[in-house]
Formats: sequence, C-alpha cells, structure tokens
Amino acid sequence: MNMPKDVQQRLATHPLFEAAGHSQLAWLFSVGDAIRLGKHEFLFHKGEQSGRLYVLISGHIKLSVPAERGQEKVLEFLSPGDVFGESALMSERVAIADAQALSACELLAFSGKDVLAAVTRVPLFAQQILTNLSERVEALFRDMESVSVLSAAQRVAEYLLRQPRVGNQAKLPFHKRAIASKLGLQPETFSRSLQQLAADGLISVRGARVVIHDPAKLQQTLV
Amino acid sequence: MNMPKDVQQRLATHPLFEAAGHSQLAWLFSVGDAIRLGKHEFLFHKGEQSGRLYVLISGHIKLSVPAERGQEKVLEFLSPGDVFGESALMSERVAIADAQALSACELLAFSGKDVLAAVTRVPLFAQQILTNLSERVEALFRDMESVSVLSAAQRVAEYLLRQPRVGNQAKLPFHKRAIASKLGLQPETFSRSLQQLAADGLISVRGARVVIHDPAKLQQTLV
DNA sequence: CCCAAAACTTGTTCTGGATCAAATTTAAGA
DNA sequence: TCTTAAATTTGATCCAGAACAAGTTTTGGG
Repeated sequence: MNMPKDVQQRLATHPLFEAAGHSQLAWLFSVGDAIRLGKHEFLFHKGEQSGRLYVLISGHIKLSVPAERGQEKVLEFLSPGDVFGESALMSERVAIADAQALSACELLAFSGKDVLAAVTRVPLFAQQILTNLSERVEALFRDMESVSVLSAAQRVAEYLLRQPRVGNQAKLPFHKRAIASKLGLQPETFSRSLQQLAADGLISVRGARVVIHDPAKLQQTLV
Repeated sequence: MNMPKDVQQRLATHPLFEAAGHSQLAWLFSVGDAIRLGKHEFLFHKGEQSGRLYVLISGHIKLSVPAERGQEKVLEFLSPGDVFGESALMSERVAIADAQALSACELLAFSGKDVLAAVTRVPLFAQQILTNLSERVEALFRDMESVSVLSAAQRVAEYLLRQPRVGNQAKLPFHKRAIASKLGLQPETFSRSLQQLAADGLISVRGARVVIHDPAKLQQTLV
C-alpha cells in the first residue's frame, strides 16, 4: 500500500521478517502500511474501528483507558516486536483502549483480512504473531496476579526487577505517573513505595534512576 | 496420536473444525490427543512444562494461581472453544497457572510444534486460534480495567450483566468463592455486594439464582 | 435420608492505599 | 537562559474492602 523503499530495506533484516522469503516479503510490504508517529501522538482511540493489526517496529506505545476525573488506567506498555490492535481479528469489534506513542514510533499496519491471508502466504509471520499474542496473554496474567496478591511496595519491587539494568542501575522508562497506573497505584503511593524500599536499604532513587543494591534481597520481598 | 473414532466424528461438525477439509481434519486428528477430565481434576499445575496447547471442546476450566494461606487467585474461566496453554508456543516456558476442570471436560491437545505446523497445513484452524487468543487478550484488558476503576458492587453488577439470562434470571455458573476471586474480591465482599445490589432493588438473589429486575438500570450503576 | 464438610452469610474491627492539600523539583518551550 | 506548566514528593486524613469471628445454609457421599 504505502511502504517507502528505505523502510522495506530496513525491515528485511528485522527479526520479525528475516525468516521470510523474498516473494513473501514483497507481498507483506505490498499489503502493509508503514506508519510513523510523533511522541504523544495517538494511533487510535477507544471506540474507534481501526480494523487493522499493528506491529510495533521501533519506539514505545501506551495502551490505556480514560477513567474518571481526567485520570487514565494504563493497561500495557508496548515495545518493538509487539503485535496489537487485535480487535482487527474479530468481526465487528472496536478498539478497547487508546493507543498513544510515548516516543517517536515506526509501525506496520495490516488489515484484518490481510493478516488472516498472511497465515497461508507467510506462515512464519503468522507464527510470530501467535507467539507474540501468547506472550501478551501471559504478561497480562502476571499483571492480574500481582495486582491482587502483592502489596504496593511489592509490585514496585517486582517492576524494578523486570527493568533492564546496567551494572546495578535501572532507569524508569516512562513517567512515574504512567508506571504507577500500570501497577494499579496512585502516583502518591508509587512515590511512597519507592521511598519505603529506599528506607529499607534495598534501593536508591534519584529521579528516574534507581540503583538496586542487591537484586536477590529485593526479590526476597516478593515472598 | 490418540483420538477415538467417535470423538473424531463429533468434532468434524464442531464450529472450530467444520471449515477444514477432509484431509486437513485427518492430519489434525492424527497429531492431536483427545483428553477427558473429571470434575475437579487438574490438567496441569503452575510450573510444569506441559508443552502443549489445548482446545477446550466441552466443560469449563479454571486457571488460577495459589496465593498465601491456602487461598487462590482465579485468573480466568475457560469455556468451550477457548484455546489455552499458550506457553507451549514459547520456547522454554513453563505453565504460569494451574488448570483445573470445574466440570467434566473434553479437550484436544497439540504439541507446540504441531500447532506451528498447523499454520501451513490447516490455515483455518490457525486463524481460529489467532482470533481466540485475541479475544482472551481483550477479555483480560476488560478485567484489568474493571479491577482498577470499578467498586466492588460495580464489578459484581458488570459480571451479572455478562451472564446469560433466561427471562430476567441469571445463574452464577461457578462457586461464589471462585467468582469473587476472579473479580478480585474476598468472598465476604462479594456476598455483601450482592446484598447491596439487592437492597437497592436492582436484583434478587436466592442461592446461585439472580433475578435482574431491570438490566438497563443495573447498567447505569457502572457509570 | 443423614450428616459432616464445605460454602455462604452476617457482624465487627482494622488498615493499606486513596484522597485531599500543598510544597518542591523537573523539564519543555519561547 | 528563562519561564511556566507538568511531574513528583510529602503531609494529613479518610474509607472501601480486608481480616477476623461466628453463625447458617447447602451439598454430596454413604
């Protein structure tokens, strides 16, 4: 549909596509749209009928639903490789959340029809989608579990332990307010939980930078 | 692998398979296992490496994780047509929850390898799996949203409205304790929420039978 | 049909996190 | 750089739902 040549060349070496053959790639690129989003831009809003499935190539996207008093509930942070907009695969369905870019993003978009067609035409691509959807289901399970069995500080500790670290330092990848919402906490409680963990000598916080003094000991707090 | 002839015949007319051709069905039945579970029986436990993807044909299954003090957190109730055990599609993964039959069940089981192979051999089947996984992601989104934005009574009202009704009467399909856990509530709070809705004249409760006097008015309480 | 065990309900108290309020720090534009 | 809005933190209070404690009802196995 609308896929600049330079984008195609970069994608051809992308993990999602490298296993696909030449003609398969050509077909994917002929039916897919390349999309760019600026930071803060919305890809779709809750209630819209986008009808397309998206593959995030670069950047980060936040799925959230508006709540009362201008608040929002963050459902998921999406990273490169993630597949979303699954309502496209169901008939008559409408987006269940807002999708907003947290940074500049590149995406591919496919119509639901083309995705189902891709199952026969580019099986490796279909398998990637299956695997990614499975991973999202498991991630959501983990979230549901922690929201209902862990305390605020434990949820924060679990989140910190999941972040990539350089040395023993992790960087909170998004606004604390958004992370708090994802964890099912108010910003105040998130802040206080960080302070609590710091007071317990488990971490040090300065802005978005968190030093985890002893990951094993922090992990202990989750029991 | 292990598929009695009578099971094959019933499955051939099942919505999941009716679109598949004769030889495709034959292949599916040759690689799939038919499984029966008695009420209360476990299909797998958290931490096990079942390595298989399951399709629920009849009966109901509960996915849950053990919590402290012998409690459990119910993550999902599965109904006929649902696909689960998605860890099978990811390498090196282990079940994230327990799966227990809530009634006598019939299932099909496929190895992860065979599922990925099915993408090329029985595309319609792969599409069904894609669609069902998408539905589960959306259902989990809805659950996350209600847990964090609705009050106890609102979550109960929402749950009641989703149950099938004959006339204006709905029947709670599982133990109240299990439903409460699914909604992120203690049994006591679930019970009191039902009483509250009854006191407000919105419903009447007798055992597992709930009469919804005016669905529209009950829906109003969710605003 | 009986009866023990499980499920559910009802009452009371308690508490983790929400809410309200007010600094203080950070960061995005002009 | 400056300016101003946004993000974060800190403090004080409040409350929905958890936890604990007894009943009461339902259920299923014998």
